[in-house]
Amino acid sequence: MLNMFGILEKPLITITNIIWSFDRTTKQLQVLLVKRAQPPYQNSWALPETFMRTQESADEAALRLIREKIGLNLSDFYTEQLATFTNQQRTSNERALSLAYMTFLPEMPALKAGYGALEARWFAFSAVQKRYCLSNRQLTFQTAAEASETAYYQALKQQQPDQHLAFDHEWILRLACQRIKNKLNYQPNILLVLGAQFTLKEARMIYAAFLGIKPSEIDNSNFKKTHKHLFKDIGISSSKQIGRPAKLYRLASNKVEF
Amino acid sequence: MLNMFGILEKPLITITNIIWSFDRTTKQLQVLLVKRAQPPYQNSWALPETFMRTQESADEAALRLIREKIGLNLSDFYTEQLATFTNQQRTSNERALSLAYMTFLPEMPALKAGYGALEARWFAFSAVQKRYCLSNRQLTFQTAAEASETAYYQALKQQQPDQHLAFDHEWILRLACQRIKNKLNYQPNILLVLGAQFTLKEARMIYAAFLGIKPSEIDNSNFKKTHKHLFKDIGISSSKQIGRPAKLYRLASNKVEF
DNA sequence: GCAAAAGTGTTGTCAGTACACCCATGA
DNA sequence: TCATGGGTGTACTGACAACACTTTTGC
Repeated sequence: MLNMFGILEKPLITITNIIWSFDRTTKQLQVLLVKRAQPPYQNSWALPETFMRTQESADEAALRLIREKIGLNLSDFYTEQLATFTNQQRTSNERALSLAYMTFLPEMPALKAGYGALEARWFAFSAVQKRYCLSNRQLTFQTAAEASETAYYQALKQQQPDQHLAFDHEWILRLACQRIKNKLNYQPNILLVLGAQFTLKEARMIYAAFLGIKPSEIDNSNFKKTHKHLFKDIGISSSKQIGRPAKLYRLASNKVEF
Repeated sequence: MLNMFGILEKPLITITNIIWSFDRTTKQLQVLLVKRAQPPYQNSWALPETFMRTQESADEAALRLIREKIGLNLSDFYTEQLATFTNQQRTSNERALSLAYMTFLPEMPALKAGYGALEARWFAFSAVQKRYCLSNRQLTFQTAAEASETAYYQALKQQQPDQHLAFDHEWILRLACQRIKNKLNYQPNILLVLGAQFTLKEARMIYAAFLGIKPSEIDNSNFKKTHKHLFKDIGISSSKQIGRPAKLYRLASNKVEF
């Protein structure tokens, strides 16, 4: 149909999902990365991706991706749209759009590399200077440093493939982190990685990671006062470690006012 | 390529652009709607759309749409991404994604219906109850009433085509209005429709439209104090009407902190 | 001079911060 | 009992809303 000048040749549609979880032993946020089995960017680490199918919406594809990549089959996860990336320079070969989503898992499951991946690993999330950092043993990746889209895609061409994530994934991650940080004080969906219940200390650890400060720099008293409208007290106290046991909270169903 | 089960059959990619402007005579915000010349939804009013071409990014396509639909050829407009709509039920026939953008024109140009449109008109924007309303003479459309996506798309099937905008455009508009409203107090890009310079009264008129109140309900003194960091005073005063001439302002280049 | 519209100033309230203090637990 | 960590309370500060007052224009 009207393909004379390639005008209506359809690009590939990729679903890119940034999957977050929380490691309760090391107390660190985690992001899922996979090592690509096929070109382009074969053997590079990347955000998990899949192609969209015609019978499903992008949200459904993002959920399917989780099932396929990490074999996890919980009833439903919280997934939200991040943005859509369409710059021509984002892929070096065939044109491909990326519809990017974020998923917050309530636990940190063991991973097995699914179709299209040689490996799948959790990478620990941390802030370094004004950027964010994903690391697993000797592997380390950072969110893009450039502030402007054109500058980033310009720099992307000269990049060393093995030092960086595939495609424009460092740019996508940058936007994801910004978005989460901006929403911390009114819709902290990132706390869903803490599962059904969490202590204020755990919440402060996540806030601190995005703010680039130490958890101890967030005053517990003030934090509770300024965020109590976002959390629901579920009375029960856990124990297990030294010190007074903390109360447990869950995210208040934060219906955003329309 | 791997088209066995229609799995990789590629959907159409539509760029939908919500184009805003401001009528300085009636002092009302305007949204551009077109009357569709071709099926589906032939003769229905709709947001202007185009198909994405492989040589361009979605942002470029959104700009091309403006040139083609309204023959306007300013150097560059401010365009921002709204969201991407992928629900299967959003189109009744062939599957199509919509990448939705918003453009804020610094003036309100005369319109001529471009390719694919029988007519193109500016519709005045106003708030009615908890919804928003677009009207031009006897024609009136409203943003979707449903709060949940599934509820909306369920209701969409039973809709009278001639009472409503085409496709899920009333849903898209709803999200657009919400987004603009939420950003009023930290990144009021909507004020770009006021052009290079504006008075505080004009700004208050736009705020009032989204807040569903009268401009007089916004205290000028307080408005100036709480928003002065967003505006830059450009000293000059205009006159032309009764009362003390107002100072002129422009949007401060609001770099968002990263 | 008067009305209209814009700008300035003043006060009270409320939310956020800094910080001191109290409580519950494990070793 | 002490150290550790969580919870509570108080005083200071700064932002915002309500509202009174002043300035500049057209008629």
